[in-house]
Amino acid sequence: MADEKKLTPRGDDFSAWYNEVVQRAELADYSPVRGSMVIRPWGYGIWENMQRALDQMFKDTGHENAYFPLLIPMSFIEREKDHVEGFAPELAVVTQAGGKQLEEPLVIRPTSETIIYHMYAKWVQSYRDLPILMNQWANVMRWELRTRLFLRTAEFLWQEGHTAHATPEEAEEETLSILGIYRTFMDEWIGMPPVTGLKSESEKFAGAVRSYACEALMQDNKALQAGTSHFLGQNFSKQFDLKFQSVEGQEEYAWNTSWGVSTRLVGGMVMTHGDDDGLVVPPRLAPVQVVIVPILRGDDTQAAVLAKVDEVAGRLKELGVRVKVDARDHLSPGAKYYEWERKGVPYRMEIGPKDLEKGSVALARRVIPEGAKRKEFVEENEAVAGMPARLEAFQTELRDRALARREANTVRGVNSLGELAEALDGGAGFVYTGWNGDPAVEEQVKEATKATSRVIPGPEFRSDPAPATCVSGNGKAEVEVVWARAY
RNA sequence: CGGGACGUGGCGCAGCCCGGUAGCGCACCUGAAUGGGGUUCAGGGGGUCGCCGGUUCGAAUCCGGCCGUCCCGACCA
Repeated sequence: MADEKKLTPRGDDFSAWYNEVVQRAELADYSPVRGSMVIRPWGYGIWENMQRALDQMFKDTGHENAYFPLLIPMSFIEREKDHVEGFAPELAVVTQAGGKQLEEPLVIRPTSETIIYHMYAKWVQSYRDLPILMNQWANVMRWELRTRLFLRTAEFLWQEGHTAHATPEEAEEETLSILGIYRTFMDEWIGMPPVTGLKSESEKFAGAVRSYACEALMQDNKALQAGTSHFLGQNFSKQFDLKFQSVEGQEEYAWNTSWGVSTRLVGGMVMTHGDDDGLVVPPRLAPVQVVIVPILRGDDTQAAVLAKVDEVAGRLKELGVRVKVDARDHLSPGAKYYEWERKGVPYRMEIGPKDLEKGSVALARRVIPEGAKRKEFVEENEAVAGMPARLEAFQTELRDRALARREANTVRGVNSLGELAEALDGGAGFVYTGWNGDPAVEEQVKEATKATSRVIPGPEFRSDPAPATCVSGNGKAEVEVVWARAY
């Protein structure tokens, strides 16, 4: 890496900091195609760990994986009115194949509701065929005008769940259950505790009846929509003829949900935990949780040190710890320390000749606790046996730190547009106010502050007492709403 | 898609105003010594200067067009 020893300090220019961290941690790189990125092994490893955890959570709640095709007939997209209006501007379209003009253009999926509900319609006849609880891991493409690595790229990886139910109550329950899974996942795995709730009409998914979302607060106090779960009602089932015969023998349209999280979560992780030294990867997501750096002298201690390092690595692996030994000979130990710190590896262990004599190892955590030394020397067996607990403790600490930051940057009890603007200009993240429900107020707020409504908070997040008046000063509050400047 | 800036070995930049055939730092390769926070010395490889066209004896440099990147808006997981 060039001559820069320090990253652009966060705060001066968070965007520049973000780009630098993502590239210097070797998470991703730009591809030759405008707006799309190459996810490098380190970034993909993090995504894989996210996938694995989420996939298990979906399976534990009765979902199954399936795969639907990349190309969708244009006419499918056009069938649901709001859906086509929402996605038309960002569709990539295939008009030619096999050297011929296609009779009907095919779109590269921006999301798969249409093709999936088309297929569900063929599979469902009776209420006995319901519910269908499916998920797919796939890539989708939205021709975004302004892109950023992980946060908004033309092509991105995600999971999209699509379910069909016999009753609206059951579909609604599914929607909320998934929202809960997302929240738990973001909290416990990414250490990125979100605020969850309902999206306003203007912010909801194109084609949904109701959208729920997880909104996380980044270190620059901008909100990131990190996951969404939609109650689609019968909007799609009616357009795709997804019908079933009820217990009573009636023909009825099914009730659908769809929900997704994407590689954007990797970007969220970066912006939640990264610091001036680079990336910080929470232990549960880290492809490498402990890197061992042997201290190699040009003398006869080398073989013994390397043997010890391998032995310790083997014992850590037996405990389920993901370990990497960095025995590269052409780099000094210091150079390796900086490299692994940049990539966010949670723990580093150094083993050298002195440790062999003393039966100890040196341990350094990626984020050094307040007032602690940069390295601690720990008895070897304790260091090995205690590693899983150390990793869990670090995981929890990162999460607690993020939660504390979110709360410290949340402002409640705001009663006017002036106060809202003041709070946001003063560096606030989430601002809670009352709202009369009128979309015109969202316009007003955006005009005045650049902030948008993020969610109408769920019960866990509401203020007590609830706000009485709308932030516009115009009428009483129908609901409470969370405002923020957003990605 | 509108406004602004920029495009020169892998990365960061100088050279451009005033045209003469490309340079610096880091990274990379070889060797030796070094090795507990970015090691040192010596030697070495790598660039049709974003692309296309124009002006000129001659273009990284001047002119036109296109493409791309970044920042600010509008749009979005």
